[in-house]
Amino acid sequence: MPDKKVRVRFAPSPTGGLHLGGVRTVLFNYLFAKKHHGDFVLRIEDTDQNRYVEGAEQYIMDCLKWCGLFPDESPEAGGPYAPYRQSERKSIYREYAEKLVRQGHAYYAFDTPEELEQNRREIPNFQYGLAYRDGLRNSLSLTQHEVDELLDRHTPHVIRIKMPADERVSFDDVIRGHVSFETNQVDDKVLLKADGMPTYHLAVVVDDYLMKISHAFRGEEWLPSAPVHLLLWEYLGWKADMPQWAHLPLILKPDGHGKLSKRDGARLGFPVYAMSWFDAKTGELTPGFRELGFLPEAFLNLLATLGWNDGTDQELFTLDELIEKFSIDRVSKAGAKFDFEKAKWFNAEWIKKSEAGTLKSEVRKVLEDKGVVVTDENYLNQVIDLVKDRCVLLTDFYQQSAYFFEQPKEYDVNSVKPKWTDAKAEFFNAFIGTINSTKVFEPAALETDFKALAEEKGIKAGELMLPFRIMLVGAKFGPHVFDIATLLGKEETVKRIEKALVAFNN
RNA sequence: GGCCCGUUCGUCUAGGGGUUAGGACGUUAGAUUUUCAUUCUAGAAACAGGGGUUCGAUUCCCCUACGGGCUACCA
Repeated sequence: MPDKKVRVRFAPSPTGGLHLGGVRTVLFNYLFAKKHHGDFVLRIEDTDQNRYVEGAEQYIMDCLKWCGLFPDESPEAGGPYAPYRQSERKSIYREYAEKLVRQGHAYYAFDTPEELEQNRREIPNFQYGLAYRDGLRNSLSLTQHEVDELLDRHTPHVIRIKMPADERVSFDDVIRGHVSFETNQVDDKVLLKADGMPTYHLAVVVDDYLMKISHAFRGEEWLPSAPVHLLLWEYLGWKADMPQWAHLPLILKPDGHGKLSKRDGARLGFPVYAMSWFDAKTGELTPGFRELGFLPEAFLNLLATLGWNDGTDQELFTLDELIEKFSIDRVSKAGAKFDFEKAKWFNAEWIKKSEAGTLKSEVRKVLEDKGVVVTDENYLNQVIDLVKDRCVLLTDFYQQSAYFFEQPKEYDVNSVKPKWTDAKAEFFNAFIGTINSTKVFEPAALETDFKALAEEKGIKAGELMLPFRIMLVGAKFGPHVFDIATLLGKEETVKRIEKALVAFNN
């Protein structure tokens, strides 16, 4: 069997925010493509005009950019199989649907949505298929003359696949192995809608064929309709070119049950979308991982390990490592509950291992969004190095480093005042003198001077550390005090001591 | 209801006919840090149940239970 060039696609509908599971599907497609030196295409499945949302397509592409997952072919980038928007390919699909009708593998159906709804209501387990199609209004039950007349009058109609009787459709899924279905149990899915647009079922087969897709990875929710797709590949005469299928396990709610949804994020307090999504219709803004302070590397890393591992204990992977180590058949079969705690751990790890330089622009944005002005790049780098080990989210950099850029607005006086004495005030007055007269202003020397002076004044150094910290930071957190003081500089340190002294002595 | 898929610590998972069933998150305890976080050490914590097959099943097979998905002119 000749090795086909690897070509995979991510085919989202532009209907709203891009879900975690969607990004994981992109990622697995992307990793597989890059690993096998293949192509990764982005195809927009905008065949449902009712659900189409303005701006959603651009948003999806922005999400991919943020993640660093660039498609080789897309509506934006173009490519040899353009157009990559199904709405722009509308004219292509009808031909194939009609061909199926001529071959007897599909038929026209004239039933109105209301009629079908009524059937579903009144007949238990109703499905448009073997058991009921003869009693419905379609080109199988009507005479040729009746059908022609209906068609001539432009009666709204759809084209449905005619599922064969008593057959078994089976295939080998890369992730779950052998899967099989009884055709009698599958209904006659609509292929072409009354508005002339294809449904997903037709479009995915036609486009995957035309775009020479070699491997089709999608969520497990598609498994039940796989027999329809398989039959279509066969009926259209393309079976030899059919991609290999892999149905990915779903990402589940952390508590309770079911697929993870946007609502769960709001309810449980974590993001579900890659980036914030603003719904113009409802005016609702749904926060995303990016806005919450996740690094794209961490986001990808946590998604990759949700349902996949390389067989070792390694959990932290760069994108390049993932490309190198990824293997679709090591993806697990079972759905995975999303754990936000672990997600945060991944982000903390990535912040810790990232260089200040690569964090800089994001941190600057976080600070500036809060009104903190950053002027000195080098200073910012040093601040980041000093505090990044205590940040879980990028947004934590505000709380952890704002005091390096502006004096504390208030002090945690409750931690100081009860034990504050005139002697301590005197110590700090004297310490200002020490600082001013010191030549080398660096942590170790400063600490030595601090302790020497404390001893001289007969105060335990430990009693003075906390007040000193609160003078500089305003609260009980942060790196070593002497590191903070050193980075703040002589002048600023003195200023802060003086200012705090006023507050403490009051 | 029908069809399909799944089931190892609370969660993500490794493993695989004979193992002290391993790791990670979280959690508990301790050490370090004269703050907080980091870091380090230790601990608790799992093979859904029942039948087979086998000298031996958590691992293979069947059934049950449970969970999930689908059941639209949505994707």
